[in-house]
Amino acid sequence: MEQKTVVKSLRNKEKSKQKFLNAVEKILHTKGFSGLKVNDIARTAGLDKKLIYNYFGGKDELIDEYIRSQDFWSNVKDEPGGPMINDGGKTFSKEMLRAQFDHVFKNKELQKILLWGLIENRKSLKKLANDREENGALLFESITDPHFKENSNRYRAIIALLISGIYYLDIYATTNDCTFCGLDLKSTAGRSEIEDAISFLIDKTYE
Amino acid sequence: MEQKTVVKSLRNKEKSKQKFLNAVEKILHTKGFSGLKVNDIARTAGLDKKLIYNYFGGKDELIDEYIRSQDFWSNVKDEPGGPMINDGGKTFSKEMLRAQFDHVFKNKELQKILLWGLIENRKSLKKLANDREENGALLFESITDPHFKENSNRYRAIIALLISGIYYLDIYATTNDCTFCGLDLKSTAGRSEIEDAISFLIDKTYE
DNA sequence: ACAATATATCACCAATCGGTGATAAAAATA
DNA sequence: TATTTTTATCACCGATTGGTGATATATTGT
Repeated sequence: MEQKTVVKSLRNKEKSKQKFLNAVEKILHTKGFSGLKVNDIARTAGLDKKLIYNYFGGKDELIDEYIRSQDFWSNVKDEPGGPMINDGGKTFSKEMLRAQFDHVFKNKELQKILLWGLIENRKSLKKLANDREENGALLFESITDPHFKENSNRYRAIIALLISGIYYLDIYATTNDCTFCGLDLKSTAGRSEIEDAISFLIDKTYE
Repeated sequence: MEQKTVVKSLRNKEKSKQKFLNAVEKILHTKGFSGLKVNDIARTAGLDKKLIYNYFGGKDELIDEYIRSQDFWSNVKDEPGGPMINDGGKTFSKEMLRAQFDHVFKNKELQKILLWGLIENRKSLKKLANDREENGALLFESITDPHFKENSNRYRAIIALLISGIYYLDIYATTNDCTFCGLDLKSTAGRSEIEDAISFLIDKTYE
């Protein structure tokens, strides 16, 4: 009647820690970061809040560990996949921006994290921003800077505008249901309009 | 020894209401909207919190009235001023975007309000968004739509990307001190890089 | 001077916040 | 089986939250 090896003990520290991390994600998704209260997290995890202090040290450390546990950019990083075309990063940039526009729209937790980075100055959020920066630096320094030479900063500014525009529009579309510049950012029509504009602007930049 | 007409009574309802509205602004500026607690607002105003309920009906109504009392876009609206050049709105667009980039950067309360609109779905915040939409519709329908004709939606999408990018970058620059795409958005050099990029993209769009 | 009214304060409420010491219960070790 | 250690719960704390009824004080009208 008894299981042998697969049996997991009812009291398991690692499993409980994971429950707390899952609770953070769930609350972040449903209520946003302002809803991340110790009592709520514990209730959502189905465990006593004391364990948060025992296992993580406190609420802040738990949240930090959650953020660290998420590799929000991994899905975007290895998206291009295809062979690197020697066009100064034009194809790569377009595909990267399109992937971001899609990825951020679908990933509501990432939206909350991005928003969080605009409000608080949490250390673990800095790490995410640095990830993005370092990842971008790779693209800039190795591909686009050599291509645009003295205009390399111009290109960086354009990408900065497009990336941040993508962030804002995706978040805006999630929390608001009204239009932006007359475009419905939730409809496929509105979204492909944005995608076309991105593609258009990159094309023009490389002219 | 006594003043005659100019003397303001110590107890003045309108003056007290204004004190609360000022307190909301002050807290919004220093702590952001998460710091807008009734107790803090009353303490900042130097009055009893009961008056918030007597005069406004509650915290939410007070905040709504604050938002309504601010015409956040007035400074941007009548900025262009100059004679309307018949270039399909090219000059107008460039100047409008430049003005927004500058205005939002300087107006920290507006930044908090914009952020707020990405988090909550408050009715009074909708009004601000609608203001922006209606104001934009004026530009689109009367100037750029006739100019771009079948590509009018493309133009709207481009403006949407640039406007929202401007919002995001300005807010990002205020709360974070690290770079974005390698650009220091607080320095005049970094900011003029963005401005040049905006101007460049608009030019290319009108080609 | 007196009464009526508008303005503002005070004391208090229940609910919730983050946080902790004592203790129970399960699991591992002997 | 008995003991020790790990895991989890419980009861409680002080501080803060939003909100209100009773009361005091200032202003106005007679």
